[in-house]
Amino acid sequence: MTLRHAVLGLLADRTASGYDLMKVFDTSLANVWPATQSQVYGELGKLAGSGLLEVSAEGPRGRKEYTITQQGIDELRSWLIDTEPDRTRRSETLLRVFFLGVLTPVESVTYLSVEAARAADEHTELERLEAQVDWGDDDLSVYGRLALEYGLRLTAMQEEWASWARDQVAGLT
Amino acid sequence: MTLRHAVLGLLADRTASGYDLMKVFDTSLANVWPATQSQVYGELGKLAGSGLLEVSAEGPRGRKEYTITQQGIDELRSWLIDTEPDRTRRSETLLRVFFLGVLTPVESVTYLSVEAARAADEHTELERLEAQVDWGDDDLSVYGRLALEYGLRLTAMQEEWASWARDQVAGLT
DNA sequence: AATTACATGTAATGAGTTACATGATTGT
DNA sequence: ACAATCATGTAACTCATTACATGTAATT
Repeated sequence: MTLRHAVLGLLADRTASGYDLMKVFDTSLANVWPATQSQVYGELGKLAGSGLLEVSAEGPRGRKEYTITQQGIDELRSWLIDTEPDRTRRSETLLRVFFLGVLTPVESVTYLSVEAARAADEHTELERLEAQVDWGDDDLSVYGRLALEYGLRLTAMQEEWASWARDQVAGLT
Repeated sequence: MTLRHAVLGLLADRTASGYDLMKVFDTSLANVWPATQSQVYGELGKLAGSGLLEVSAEGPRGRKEYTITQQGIDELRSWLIDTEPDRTRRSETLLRVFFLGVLTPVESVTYLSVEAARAADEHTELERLEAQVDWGDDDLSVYGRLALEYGLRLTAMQEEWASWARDQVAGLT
């Protein structure tokens, strides 16, 4: 039930088409709540069908612009205030750490080195993004920056942890 | 395709039944790769059917003990060495941050305070776990500790970030 | 004229959750 | 006798991914 609220949240900020929303899912939300085109178009149809959105304009090439209704805003607020986020996490990267015993020490050290490098790369990429984006003072910019800061802290932590873990494993030999 | 390898990884350490594996999925792996009973039993059946596992003993109450085969070990090693982990992340907690603009500043501050407290609680819980568990020197203990350290660093980071973000939002008024 | 960007949709498959269904063994 | 634990399995449903299918409008 989260994609549903992601769509409502984006349309609470501004009216948009499925095509417009996909650009946001592929950029700002790519590391937070990825979604595919088929998911988004399907969800827009369902939300419009149940009155949380309405088609406020139709443009060239079959374009449909969706606007959130009062019912949609109520649903979004109630989701934010009355429900707890699902905090289930899956990390394939970390799962693999459990099984490093089946590899040789050299192979394990390589695995952790690659993870450290990947975290460092991602961190650099986020710094680049932060410098490059033209941050406005609209809601999505203000709160999007808080989310970006989370990404910066996360990738920094991951790099430090992976380097530490690599040294731990290297020390076992 | 990851649950499959989680099962193989656990059975590479020791022979076990589905029931035994569920205890691990509900404890050590609960925050890394959660799985339900119906998933695990299903996967064991498929893996035995394709020769990566075999039923090495049958016990009371229909208990079946599974042992990994050489083919299973090969598959596990090839997964670890030749394939990249899927790093797709979804965070409902962070998604909500994007939409805090629809709440009042007070409501947003509350949301971030709750997140900070939750991260602090989880951190404390992990510290308790670290002290309590009888860490052996088997592979799963050694590498499980590295994963636990990741959890400690993650929850510490989350608490700091949420407190920082709360202060940022409080400063907007 | 050709390419790129715009724009929406369906179908098949796989992964994960929840609920149901059933029963045997052990310990008190 | 009762309760707790052990033990496996199926069915229905939802969510997410990948691939397919189709066509229009704007730019170079």
